[in-house]
Amino acid sequence: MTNSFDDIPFFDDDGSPDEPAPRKAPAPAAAPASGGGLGIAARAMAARDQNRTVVDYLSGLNPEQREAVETLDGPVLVLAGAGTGKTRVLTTRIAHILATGRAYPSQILAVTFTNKAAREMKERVGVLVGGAVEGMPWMGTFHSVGVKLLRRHAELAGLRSDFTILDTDDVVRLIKQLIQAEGLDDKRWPAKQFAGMIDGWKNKGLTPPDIAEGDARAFANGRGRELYAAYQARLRTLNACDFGDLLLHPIAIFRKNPDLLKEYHAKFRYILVDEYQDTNTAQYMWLRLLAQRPKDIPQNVCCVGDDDQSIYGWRGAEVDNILRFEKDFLGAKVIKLERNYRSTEHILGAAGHLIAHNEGRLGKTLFTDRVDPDDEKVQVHAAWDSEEEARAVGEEIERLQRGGSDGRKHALNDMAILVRASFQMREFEDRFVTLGLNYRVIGGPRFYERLEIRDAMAYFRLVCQPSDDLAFERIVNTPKRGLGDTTVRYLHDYARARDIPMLAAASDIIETDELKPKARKALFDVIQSFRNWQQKLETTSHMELAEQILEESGYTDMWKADKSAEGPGRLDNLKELVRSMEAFESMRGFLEHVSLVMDADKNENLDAVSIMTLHSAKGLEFDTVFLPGWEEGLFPHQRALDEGGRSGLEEERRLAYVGLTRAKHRCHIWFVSNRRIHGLWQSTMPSRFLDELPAAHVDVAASDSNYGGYGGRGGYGQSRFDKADPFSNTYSTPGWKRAQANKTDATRDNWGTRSGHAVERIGYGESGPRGRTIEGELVARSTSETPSQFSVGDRVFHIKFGNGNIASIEGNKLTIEFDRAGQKRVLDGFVERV
DNA sequence: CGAAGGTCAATTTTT
DNA sequence: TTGACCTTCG
Repeated sequence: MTNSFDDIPFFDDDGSPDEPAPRKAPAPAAAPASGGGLGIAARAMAARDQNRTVVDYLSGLNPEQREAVETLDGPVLVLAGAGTGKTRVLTTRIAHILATGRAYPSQILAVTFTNKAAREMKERVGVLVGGAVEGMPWMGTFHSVGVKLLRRHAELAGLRSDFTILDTDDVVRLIKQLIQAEGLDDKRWPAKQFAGMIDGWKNKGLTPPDIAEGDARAFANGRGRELYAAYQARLRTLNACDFGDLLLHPIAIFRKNPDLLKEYHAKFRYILVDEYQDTNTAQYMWLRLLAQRPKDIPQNVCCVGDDDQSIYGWRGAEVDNILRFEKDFLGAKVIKLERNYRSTEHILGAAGHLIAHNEGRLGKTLFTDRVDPDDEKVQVHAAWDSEEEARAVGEEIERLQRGGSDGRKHALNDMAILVRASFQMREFEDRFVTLGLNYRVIGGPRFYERLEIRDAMAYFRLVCQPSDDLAFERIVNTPKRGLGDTTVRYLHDYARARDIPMLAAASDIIETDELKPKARKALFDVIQSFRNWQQKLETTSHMELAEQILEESGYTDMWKADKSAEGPGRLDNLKELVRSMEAFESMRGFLEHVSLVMDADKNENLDAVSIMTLHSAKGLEFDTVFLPGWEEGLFPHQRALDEGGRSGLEEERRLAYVGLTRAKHRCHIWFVSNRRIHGLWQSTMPSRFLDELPAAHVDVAASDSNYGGYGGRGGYGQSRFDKADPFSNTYSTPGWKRAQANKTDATRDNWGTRSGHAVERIGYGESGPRGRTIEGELVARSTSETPSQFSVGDRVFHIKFGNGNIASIEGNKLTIEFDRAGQKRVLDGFVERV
């Protein structure tokens, strides 16, 4: 550990933006490149002190990385391919800035997208510079930095600095109210959809007057713009912000207050941006305001990213931002990191060849020095259907676990299954449950999004922030207090009419006889409780108070009385919530944290296979990666193709690239010939991406099953992965029999553990993966075709289910009573008369 | 208020 | 086919 960083001056940054004047000259000869007009003795001493450090943190960097770290003056774009040491460059660069005394910790603005990335950066900088990282208040996500700016200058945006941050759920409920208030049908105009539109506009940096006429008219009978404006007005009265505002308000503030912006120009001596290819327009505008400076202030901005890993276009990310960097920041130095430290030559070769099919790239080719004849090529496997796919993947995992071809036993933690869409996960989960194989799903319900956590948080919010009407409405009748819709609506209208918060309105109303005695009493009790808690805010510790609130409100009792299976888990979660407050000084501090940071921790002690989407795999790496579902329509996804056209396809291809480059040593790709889509079995074609892989680095694995192969549908889209074996009988194979046998006991267990077999869920969404599938072109096509050539009672053969009789016909969909498989619904194209 | 039944839609997800 | 969400009835 180095000591040299202990001397870095530390300035508390919570005051005004005024900083001690930055040091005019860089500190003595720290970086080999930068001299300085200092005395020889001073230089020598500094060099002596610094050398140790320099060696410590610069050694081990390759020349490009080192250049990216040491080029401190002027704009720098680091194009960092997958596994090229991007984070290392970023963190070392920060360390270097500090070590050379170019800036105080508080003068470095370092932004990331996710909290996870921010946390990781903090940790790693911490390792390099020790405690100095504590003085880096401007290291965080775009949003957390946005909050910080906005809390300081809230009044310039018409807010108080104690504004609340609403999450998606709150936003939707609020919009729903607005839609109803406008007298619109909230079914015809779903609040969720409008929330999505607003989000999209905000991603583009558009305020109500800015949105295109067409967009403005597309919702709410042409009143989209008014609705958006009404929403913003409502946020202001609520003293609240949504996520988009955390960027848009600062942008507006900077534009309106050039002097203030100038202070920040002077303040942030160095700006660093991670994952630049993921920035959306609003973030881009925000960044440009801060980073593009008048000539007299240096533009020390460093963006790190990889255009080949831009997979969030659908969410507003503009790859263009990274492609345009050199134009935005004239004189920018572009440094490419192409030396890969993660993967084998085969994996890199496969990934590189694939991604080369994209146009409009900045163009990087990853390479590695490691050449090991034992490294296996990327394996492509065919399976008959998704069940078979899951079975085979499970077998391969068990094989590796027992000891792979190299005889080494592999940990489940080193393996991951990366799917295109979350519905694919289910098949693997089912299979692993029957095998008793531990797995963890990344992307399950997030802690903070759970019902009970949101309820509890609403109580805390309302205590801290009595004008939080959304919180009020959420919990006023939770647990049930006999304050139903009628009462709440009345309170709402009363509050709106007088422009006061609902809690205050409630206080007024209980003084009157407007409510029925029962409701009045109930409301009175609620208000008394809140008054009580608010007083205790100053006197009681926040954890103690939190417990009291949950007890006295009857909220914990509500779950104790709940006899469903979920009750105990929810109580545990509530305990966990209170426990997690320990790390914070106050309830307010805690609320701030939760509104922005929402991760669940994964249990590192558990050895388990990870199952996640390709999107959530970005930034991770695994020894062995399984990539199932490489079929046309699923991957590339039909919808991406329909909606995104050429660029949609390219984004899908980047997703494939991300998937491949997650693998360190082994990568297994799968495709199936039949997949169940909306309950119907459909024949599928191998993904075009398979054809884009280079033969030199890929093995088409002799399928471990006899019946892997593509039952093609005519001459269209022939691929070298097509196999002329579409009609092999599957019923006699052991795999089929086992799959059938397993069907009965492979029940699904969303939450967890069954018979000594651990399952973990980490991530988003209240209810796990939804059963989504592709709206296949094939379905659409055959639907509009001529009526079925079959009639009820016909004896038919189906490739998967065997013989059966047609029970009923709906267009091209047949319901067939199969002899062995029972009743199934299938498309008529897949059966033939016998 | 809670259970039951009908309807609609069905990539990817962070803050 | 599954599931989420909403309306309706007891």
